[in-house]
Amino acid sequence: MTAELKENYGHLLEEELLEEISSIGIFKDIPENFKMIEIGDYVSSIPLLINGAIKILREDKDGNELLLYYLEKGDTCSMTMTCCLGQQQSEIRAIAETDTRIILLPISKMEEWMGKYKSWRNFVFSSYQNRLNELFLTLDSIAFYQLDERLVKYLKEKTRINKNTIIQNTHKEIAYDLNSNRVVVSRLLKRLEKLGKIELGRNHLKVLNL
DNA sequence: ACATTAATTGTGT
DNA sequence: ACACAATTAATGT
Repeated sequence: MTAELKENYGHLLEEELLEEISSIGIFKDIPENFKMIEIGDYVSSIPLLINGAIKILREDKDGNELLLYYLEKGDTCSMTMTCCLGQQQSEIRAIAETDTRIILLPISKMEEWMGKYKSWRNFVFSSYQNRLNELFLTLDSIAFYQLDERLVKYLKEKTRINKNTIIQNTHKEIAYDLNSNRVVVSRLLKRLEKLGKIELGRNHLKVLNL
């Protein structure tokens, strides 16, 4: 039994299940910015996050991206679970936000465990619950907030996820995540800088006090 | 070290 | 939204 498994899932899943996971699961290290799932892909295994973060994006018909939410350690991808069960194509794209370590589990086990382990059922359901809640937050953000507020939320979330106040992104990349365009983002960032909330640089920006 | 090129960022219309 | 200028980073010589 690996310590990293126990540390992240020990309080959620029972001992016996953890043993099974560690003997069956495949550990994988994913480099930053690696595209893990593309829209339309068929997914055949379920990832459990050990550490790092993954961003989940949706794309519209014109190819515009929109950031849905991040997965963090202790999370799993509920999209993957439905995809696997129904043999559906993925509706989302998943890209490693930071260097990330995961365990891959085969779908067959997923189903077996649903019957066998209560803690697994709970885990799956609460995972759905969590994703859904995150989605609602994002939905609210789009529906009820202006882009300037969304941008602030985005910057906050990003610094939290990366544990770093320096954001290594161009304005263009930020604009993609928010499904906006670069010029607007540049102007808003400039405004935040004048308010002393952030510091701008080329290819990066530093969050001071949001 | 310097020049060229490419990408990013700022701003006016 | 578009166009363009200014700035900076990357690359080659």
